[in-house]
Amino acid sequence: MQNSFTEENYLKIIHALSGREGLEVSTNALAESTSTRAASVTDMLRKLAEKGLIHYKKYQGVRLTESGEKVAINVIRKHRLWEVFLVEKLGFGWDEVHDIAEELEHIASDHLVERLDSFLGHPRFDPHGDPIPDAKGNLTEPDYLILTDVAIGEKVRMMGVLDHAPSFLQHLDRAGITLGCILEIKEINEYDKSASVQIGDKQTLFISLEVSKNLLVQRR
Amino acid sequence: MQNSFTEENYLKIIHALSGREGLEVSTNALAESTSTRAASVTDMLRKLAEKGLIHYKKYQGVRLTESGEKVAINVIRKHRLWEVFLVEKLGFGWDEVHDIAEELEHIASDHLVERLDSFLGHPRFDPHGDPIPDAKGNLTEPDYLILTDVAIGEKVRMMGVLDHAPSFLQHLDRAGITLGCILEIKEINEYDKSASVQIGDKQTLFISLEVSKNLLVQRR
DNA sequence: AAAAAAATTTAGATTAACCTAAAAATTGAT
DNA sequence: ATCAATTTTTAGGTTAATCTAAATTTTTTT
Repeated sequence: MQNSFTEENYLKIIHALSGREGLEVSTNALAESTSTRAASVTDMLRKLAEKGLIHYKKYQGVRLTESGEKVAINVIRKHRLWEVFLVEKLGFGWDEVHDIAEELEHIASDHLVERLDSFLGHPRFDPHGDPIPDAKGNLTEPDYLILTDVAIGEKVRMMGVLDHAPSFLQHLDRAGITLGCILEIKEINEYDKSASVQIGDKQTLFISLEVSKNLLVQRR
Repeated sequence: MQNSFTEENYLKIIHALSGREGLEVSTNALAESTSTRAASVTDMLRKLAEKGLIHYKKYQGVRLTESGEKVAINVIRKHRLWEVFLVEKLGFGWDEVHDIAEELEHIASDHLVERLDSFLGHPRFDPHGDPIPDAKGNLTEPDYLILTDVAIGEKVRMMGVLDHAPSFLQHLDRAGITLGCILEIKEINEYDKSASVQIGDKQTLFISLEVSKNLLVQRR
């Protein structure tokens, strides 16, 4: 039988919360992420466990099984491909596509996903720099640095974001920080821990610690 | 509040069954079209009536209100635009797109629909020849002829189909009958009421009455 | 290691969308 | 115009996904 929209969302969120190490995810963390109550999560976990999609023992937290992982990664693949479509083909901003992709990611047809992937030219990354799993379900997270870990004087390339909130992405737009642009840390300001950063070959701006913590970059 | 997936489907089906004249639709007809039982339909009709989407009096059948009509036409607009996308951009056959579009038609964003419409170049018709309502909700059904109403010797242009079943569409593919092609009725065969029809400037084939009844054409 | 705090599960309800069976209303045939 | 057939509605249930409140288990603190 098919997985429901709701089941797919739980699997996707368990995947996100368990990280690359596949750590156990707690009931409360899931309740928070799904905007439901812990009791509702427990119900759903029993159901997902019965379907063989998660490993679950009472009070012990939860991990995806191989089959659950497969489902989760397929949902992520669809989400990210649709985001590329919305930005590259329909001209949406990177701050506008998340909610729409949350709906599109549950469209079922495999045939559709593969044709969409070809149409988009087999993109490797979505508009936020997140990697797109391939058709076989391989998802390799590139190991980017967080901007706070970059030393003064270093030049790095902007590769992605940790926070996907529209307000954060719009803030980056206003600062002229886009995927692929070069950032050079000029100094760290003692007063508020903000960084003075030169963006491309344009002006140098103060970047708050809050923002730096959410920027993924790569040395070059 | 928002209309559910299910509510949208009821409205779409009521629209289809009530025809251009906006005739009353019966509970049984809806049960048939939604693959549910009459009792379930009654429940849903009460709900839709409470939301002001349909005119409903017990035992009297049902009609869309203006607001229900608006919702129905928007769903139809989305369905048909997505079908154009699937055929024109992703390379699906016209026989493959219906079920996928049944899912895509419920994606909510108005912004998305308008951008999709632009991206596709504001198409007027979907891949089956059905007209696409405009952004304001205007839907004008062209008055095509059915092939059975065409006289011997006449040349007509193929403009659409009444049956959208994949098997029917595949049959047309095998016969070389595509949207826009020219058909000339050579004769009506007494034995089985089939028509001998020349397709474009290619060969003449027997077209069964069953098929002719489902072909929409236009004199030229 | 016992008590307090926090997290999780169980118990019992609710809502949307469906169901079957029975009752009521409408339609149609004589 | 009445009675039978058909259609529709009502009554009472079910399932998926949620909820609150209470009970239980685990974790943390002292």
